[in-house]
Amino acid sequence: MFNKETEYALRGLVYIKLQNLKERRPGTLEVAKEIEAPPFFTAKILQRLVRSGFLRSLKGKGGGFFFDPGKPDLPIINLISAIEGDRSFSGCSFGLKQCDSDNPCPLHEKYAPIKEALNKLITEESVQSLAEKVYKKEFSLNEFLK
Amino acid sequence: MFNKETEYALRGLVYIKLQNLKERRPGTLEVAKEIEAPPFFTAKILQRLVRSGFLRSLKGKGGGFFFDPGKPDLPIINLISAIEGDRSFSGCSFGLKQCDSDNPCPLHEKYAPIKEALNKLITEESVQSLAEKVYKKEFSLNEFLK
DNA sequence: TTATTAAAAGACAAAAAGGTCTTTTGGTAA
DNA sequence: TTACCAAAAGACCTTTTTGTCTTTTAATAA
Repeated sequence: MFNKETEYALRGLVYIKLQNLKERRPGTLEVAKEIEAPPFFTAKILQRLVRSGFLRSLKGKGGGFFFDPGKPDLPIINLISAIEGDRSFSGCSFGLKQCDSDNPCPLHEKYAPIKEALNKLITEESVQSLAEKVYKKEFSLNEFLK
Repeated sequence: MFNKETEYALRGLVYIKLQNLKERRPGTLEVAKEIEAPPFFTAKILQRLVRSGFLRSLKGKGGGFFFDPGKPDLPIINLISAIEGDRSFSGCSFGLKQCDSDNPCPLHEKYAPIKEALNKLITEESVQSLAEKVYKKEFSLNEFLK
């Protein structure tokens, strides 16, 4: 579905938001461990997210990552396109540059509604909405915790 | 959606089947040109498909690629898993190894039906069914032809 | 049986994705 | 103001994906 970087970013951000809800600011090692991602790679990804403005951080003792409380929710479609570019769910499954109802590839008819559902999903869900679900113990972030 | 190799394989096979319907056996250069894929890469991919048993070929004058008329249709799910492995649409969008209705990731509820639709699509459609659609001029294989 | 044609095989290489590690910078607290 | 802590920066590396090219093998037709 997503590439590794997007996947770690998504899990990482949801974990950070979840901890923020508990008044905590986790650091790279904690995040990496909890989302089961490579520590150095996780650090690099979180750095990029800070630079992109999706996330904030504090250095030094008691430092860590957190979301700016003043900012609106972050729909995961924005995260995905920041990391993977816009190509994600906009393209033709057959690889045609021009594929629409006027000039459809042979998969278009059946794939179009699926693509639409996918786009709806990633537009409606945000890092915050996902974190809320985990917070309410309805959903899980890793293999072990529920 | 798919990686490049799968994409070229899919377009290439549909093109070959389409030509077979017209009593023709295209070669690598023709296939590559028509599906707008890199010629050498296309050749290598077609070779692999022959070795996998999905396709047949003849060397020499009048040679080219063709489907064994005695063989059943090739569902594209088989093609995809032969090239990309089984991971394709079976996995969790969040990347959890264990993600199901008992232990769902926060995207599971909304993603599960989409995944199911995707699997239905690639199970029901075959190289042959797609070629038929193009043959009937209902659908297009490249940017130019209709 | 030779020339020609076209696929098969496999080495090679560029680019992208995924990942590691060291050094530097900027905070915090004693 | 020193010691320490944790993120920032960026060099470096590995693997996978994508792609190129040359040589060999097999089939056909004249």
